[in-house]
Amino acid sequence: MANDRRADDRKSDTRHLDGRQLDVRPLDDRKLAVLRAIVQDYVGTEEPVGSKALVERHSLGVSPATVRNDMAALEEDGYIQQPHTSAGRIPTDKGYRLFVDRLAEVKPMTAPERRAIRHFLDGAVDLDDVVARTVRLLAQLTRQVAVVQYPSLSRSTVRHIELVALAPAKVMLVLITNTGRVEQRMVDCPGTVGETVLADLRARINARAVGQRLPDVPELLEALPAAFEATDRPTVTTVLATLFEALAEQNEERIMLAGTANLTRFGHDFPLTIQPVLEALEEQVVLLRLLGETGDAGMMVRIGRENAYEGLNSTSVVSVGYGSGDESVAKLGVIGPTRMDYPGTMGAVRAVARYVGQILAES
Amino acid sequence: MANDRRADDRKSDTRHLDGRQLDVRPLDDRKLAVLRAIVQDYVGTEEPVGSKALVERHSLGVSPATVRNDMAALEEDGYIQQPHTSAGRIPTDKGYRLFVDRLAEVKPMTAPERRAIRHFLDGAVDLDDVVARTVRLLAQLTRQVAVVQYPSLSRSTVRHIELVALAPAKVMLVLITNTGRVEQRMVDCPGTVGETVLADLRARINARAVGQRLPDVPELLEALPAAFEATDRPTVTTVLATLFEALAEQNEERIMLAGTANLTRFGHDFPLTIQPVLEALEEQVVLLRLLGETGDAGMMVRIGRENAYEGLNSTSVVSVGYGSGDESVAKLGVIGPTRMDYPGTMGAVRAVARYVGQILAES
DNA sequence: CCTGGCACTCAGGACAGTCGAGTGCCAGAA
DNA sequence: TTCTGGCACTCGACTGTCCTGAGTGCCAGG
Repeated sequence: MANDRRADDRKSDTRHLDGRQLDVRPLDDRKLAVLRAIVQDYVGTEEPVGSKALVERHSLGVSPATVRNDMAALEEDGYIQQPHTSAGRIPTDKGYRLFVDRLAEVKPMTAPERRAIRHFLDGAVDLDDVVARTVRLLAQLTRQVAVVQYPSLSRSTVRHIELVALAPAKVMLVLITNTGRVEQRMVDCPGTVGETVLADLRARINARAVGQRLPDVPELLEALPAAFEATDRPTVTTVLATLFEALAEQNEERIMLAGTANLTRFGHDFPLTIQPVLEALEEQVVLLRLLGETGDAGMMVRIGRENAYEGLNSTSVVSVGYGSGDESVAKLGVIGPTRMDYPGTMGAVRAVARYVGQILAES
Repeated sequence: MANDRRADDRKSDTRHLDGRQLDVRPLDDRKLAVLRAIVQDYVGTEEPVGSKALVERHSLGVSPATVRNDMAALEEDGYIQQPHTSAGRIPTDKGYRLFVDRLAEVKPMTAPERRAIRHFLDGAVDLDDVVARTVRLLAQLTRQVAVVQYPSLSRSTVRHIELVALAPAKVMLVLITNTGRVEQRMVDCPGTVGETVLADLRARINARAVGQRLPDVPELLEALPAAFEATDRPTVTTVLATLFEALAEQNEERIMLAGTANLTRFGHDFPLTIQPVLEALEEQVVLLRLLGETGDAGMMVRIGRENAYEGLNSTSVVSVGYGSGDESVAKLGVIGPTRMDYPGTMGAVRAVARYVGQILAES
C-alpha cells in the first residue's frame, strides 16, 4: 500500500513536468534512436518490443533500464503505446509519422531490382498493358495492395479528334490524347449531316484543339458554331456538346488494383480489419479521392487515422504522381497496414513511378 | 469391453449390407427430406445440425432416434459428415450436389425484387455501365462475390468498321459490334494511303462484313487484296491483318468483379480459406476459364472440389450465360462458400442474367 | 545522468473438471 | 419390418486455477 501511493505521487509529478518540457524542447537524439529501433523491430517481428530485446538487437550503448526511461517519455508524448501492461511497446500513428518524417530514408532499389522493373515494364504493348503491368509489379515488389490510376484526361493534351459519319444522322466522335488514351462517343444529330460540313467541322476543331490541354478545349471552341450556316448549327452544337462531355468526364477516371490477396497477411484481428478495406477498395470514388490527395510535388504518406476515409483508418497509403515528362498525369501507390516497411515501400513506389514515366515518355 | 465388441460387430455388418443396397436402390424419401433439412439448417445457422434440433425445426413426423438412423445412412453414403464425434452433421460436397440436383428448386425472385433489378439496370448508359451495374447488383443480391464477363467478341456480329486516316501513313481502325463494344487499333501502313483507296477499302470491307459474326469475317475478306492495284496491296493487307488481329483477340475478354468484401463472411478458419480465393479472383485467366465451363444451355453449379482450380476448392460457383437474344454472348455468376443458399443464389443469377439480356436486346 | 536491482503486473499456456449436445445401439412396441 | 424411447458413451466448449515469463516502473547508488 505504501508502495502504491508513493508510485502514484511520483508518477504524476514527473508526468506533468516532462510533458511541459517535451512539448517545447524536441526529443533527445537517443530517444529518437530508440523510436527508430522500436519501429524497425516491430515492423519486422509484428510483436510488441521490450526494452531488453531492444538493447540486444541494436547497439544503443546503454542499458535496458535507460531505454525504459526513454520509452516512458516517448509514450507520454504519444509516439508509442503499450497494448497492455507487461507487454512491449508498439508505435502509434504519431510515432510512425515521426519515423517517416525524420528518421527514415527512402530505400533505393538495388540494381537487380531496377533491372527487373525495367524489364517487366518494357514488355508492355499499349497503355492498358502498361497500367496492368505496373500495378502487378507494384503489388509484387511491396507485397501489398497496389493501386494505379490511368493517366488522367485533364492533364493530357489532344492529339487528334476524329469525326466519322456512320449513318445520315449518326456521327462517331473519337478523341485521342497524347497519353495514348482513346475515347469514343456516338452522337445522334438533330438532322442529316453532310460530309462537307463534317469535314469542315473536323478541320476547324482540330486546328484549334490539337496540342491543347483537355480542360482548355471547350473555351477555344466556344465560338465555333457561329462560323457555320444557321441550318448546320444544331448539328455543330450537338457534336461539340458531346465532345465537351467526353472532355469533362474526368470522373470516368479508372483505377486498377492488384495484390488484394496480400491483405491476408494483415494482422491477427482479421475479419474486422480487412472487411472495411475490401469495401474501400471496391469504391473507385474512394480510391480516386485518396490518390487525388497526393500532392503533385512529392510522395505522400498517409498513416492510419490520417486517412480521411474511415475504413482505411488502420492502413497506411503511400502514393506519388507519375507522368511522361516533369508533370504528373496520374497517381499510383500502395495500401498496407500501418505497420509497414516505409523506407522499402517508398523506394519501390518511387522507382516504379519513375520507370512508368519513362515508358510513357518513350511511347 | 463387451460393449465395444458387440457394437463393432453389428456396425460392420449393417454397414456392408446398407452400402450394397444403397448403391443400387436410391435413397429413401425420408432420408432425402432429412438431407434437405440438414442443408437448409446448416446454411442458415452455419453450425453442425443434430437430430434433435432437426425434428424440432422441421415437421418430419418421426422421432430423433429415427432421424439418427437416417443420418447414419446418409453419412455412410458420403452425403453428410461429422466434423468430430459428438457434433452434428454438415453436408459434404456430394450432399450439396444431391441437394441442388434433386431437392432444391430455383427460388424465383419476388415481384419487388424484380422491379428493383429492372429499375437498377435500366439506368445504364452504355455497355460498360451495364456490366458495372450488373456486377454490383448481383453482389448485392446474393451477398457474395459476383463476376460478369463482358459480352464476348466471338459471338457478336459486326455493326460497322471504320477507317480513318490520321496521318499519311497512319490509319485508325475502329470496330463496332452489335453488343455496343468498340475496339480501335492504330495501323502503321507501309506507304502513304490515298483517301480514295481508303474509302474504297472501307466500303468493300463493310459491304462484306457488316452483320457477320466476328470469327467468320476473316474468311469473307480473304480475297479482298486481289481487288486492288498492286501498289495498294501492301496497305490493304496490313490493314486487314490488324483487323483480323482485333477480331481474333478474344483473349482480351474482360471480366468485372464486385463484392469481394463479402468474403469476410466466409467462415471461421479465415485467412486460410480466403487467401487462395482472393488470388484466384485476381487471375482473369482463372475466372475466364471458370465461366467458360458454363454450358450455353442452362445454369452451371460447381460445388467445392468440383472446381478445377484448386484455390476454389472450398467455394461454389453458380454461373449462367446471358445474351441479347436466344444466344448467350457471355457469362455471369457468383462465387461463394459451398455453404450457400443455392436456391436463392440460383434465382438471383438467373433473374439478373435474364434482365441483362433484355437490356442488351433493347439497346 | 546512467545502471543494477527489486517488486509488481499481467497475458498466455497448461491443466483439470464440468456441462451438454450429440451419437450409436438395443430392446420393445406398432 | 420399422419406429421409438432409453441408455451409456464421447468429446468439444467452457470455466477456473495455477504458473511462468516478459516487461514494466521505481529507487538507491555509482
